Amino acid sequence: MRLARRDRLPAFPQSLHHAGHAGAEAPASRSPSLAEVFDRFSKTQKYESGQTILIHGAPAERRYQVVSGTVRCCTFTEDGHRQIFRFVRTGDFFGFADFEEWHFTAEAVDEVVLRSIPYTIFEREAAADQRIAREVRRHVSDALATLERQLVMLSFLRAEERLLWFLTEQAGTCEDLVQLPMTRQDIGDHLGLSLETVSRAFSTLRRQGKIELHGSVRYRMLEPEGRALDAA
Amino acid sequence: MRLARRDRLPAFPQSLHHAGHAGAEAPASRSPSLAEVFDRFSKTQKYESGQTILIHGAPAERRYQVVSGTVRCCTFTEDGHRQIFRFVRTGDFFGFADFEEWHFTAEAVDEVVLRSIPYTIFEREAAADQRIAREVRRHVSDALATLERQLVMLSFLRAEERLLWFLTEQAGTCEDLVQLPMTRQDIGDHLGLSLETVSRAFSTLRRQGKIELHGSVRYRMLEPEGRALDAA
DNA sequence: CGCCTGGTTGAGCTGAATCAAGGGGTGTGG
DNA sequence: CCACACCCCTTGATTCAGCTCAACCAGGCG
Repeated sequence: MRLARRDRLPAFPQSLHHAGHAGAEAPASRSPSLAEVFDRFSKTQKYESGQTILIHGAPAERRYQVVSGTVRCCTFTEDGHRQIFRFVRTGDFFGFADFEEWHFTAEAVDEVVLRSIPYTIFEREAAADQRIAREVRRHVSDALATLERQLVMLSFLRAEERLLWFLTEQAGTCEDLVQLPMTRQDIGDHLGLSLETVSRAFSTLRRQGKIELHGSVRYRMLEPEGRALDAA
Repeated sequence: MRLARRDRLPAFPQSLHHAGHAGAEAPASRSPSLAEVFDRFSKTQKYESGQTILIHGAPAERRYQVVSGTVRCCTFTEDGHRQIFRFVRTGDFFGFADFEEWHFTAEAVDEVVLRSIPYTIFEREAAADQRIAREVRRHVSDALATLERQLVMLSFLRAEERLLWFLTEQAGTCEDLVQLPMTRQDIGDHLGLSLETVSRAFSTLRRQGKIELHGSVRYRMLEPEGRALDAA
């Protein structure tokens, strides 16, 4: 069975691709109240590439928003493997689902600026304004749905399909040139593939005309249906 | 590479295996307030084996607790594949994380009795009693953590390890004879394996003396360290 | 009794991991 | 300014775990 090869990619109600993604791209319009709370109470902090932001098991005392850069949320297995659950990008929030301890580790992929607030303030604001509580709940619910999509992806997609799924999610709907801040190893640890397989999948997709590669970090999605992107 | 590369802390807090599992085995002691709300307001309903309880995309209007039997929570891909996220067992709750629509389908594995309450009542009770709100949040947080563990399992474990992980989780800590209500296909769809591989893994584990099989539905975990189970 | 569903087992195939070698860009030291 | 080193990426060869296909078996039921 495995997969009947459709170009379409499987699953989920409205395709596998980005369904919610919380207050991602446009926090100002998507989650006004949440962003407002950050505007008023947050403290800003900067991290160098590779630096640890928060660590699995430590008390979960703050909530975060990415101002710029990319964060990876991951865990490490006993034998040194790493699973990256999510890349958090500019505008995205993280750390809202955790209860008493962090159940993941967050690290800076490139140079990252974050703003954060103590969860106690959040509790207070959420109790005062029902909209904020709803916003948070929706955010957590989206995180769950995203994780479920990733799980389905790991179960049913093969290497090139996984990469295509990832690249599509990174690019969103637009067909602009996208820059990847993370390494092949990072992508592999996200998609459940070895770095070599990721590299091979990049080459295959390029050869198949599904993506356009500029060096190893910049790419553009190409429409599968001859329907071009620029030339009339 | 791949492994090694990390001098820092290993792995999951207490290994991969069961960490939270929400208000599972002992709802009375584990989540008194949550169970209380069910005691007071719930409606009980019965489902035959294979019957659909709730369907992906429908409005999420109720919250559920399993009184008896086993429920599978899953999604279906376009090409007919099924991913089972979770088997919900007696005493467990489900349906708390979803926002406006169900983002999964729930079906009865065997004969199932459920009790459920409208989410509006829950909202009201949670607003009135902070303990209930906390209970729900912890529950959702646990669901997220469980999903993350499953994801890691899918990424790194091989067939027999996956099955062992599953059987251990089903059995809990005790070494009693456990009965499996679900088919090999169900287990495969949960672990990301074909039913044949699941069957083979059962045989292998039995041959390795890690489990004891009675027919195809009953089993007992055996301690790996000669430390026997019954005989003094 | 035969059918049907679910489980087991075997044979062969294949996709991705692993092992291994080589390439390009950037930073550093001679 | 060039040389070397290091990191990341690419590509090739080989191996192997699990999927697929297929046959067979056991129990339940009409």
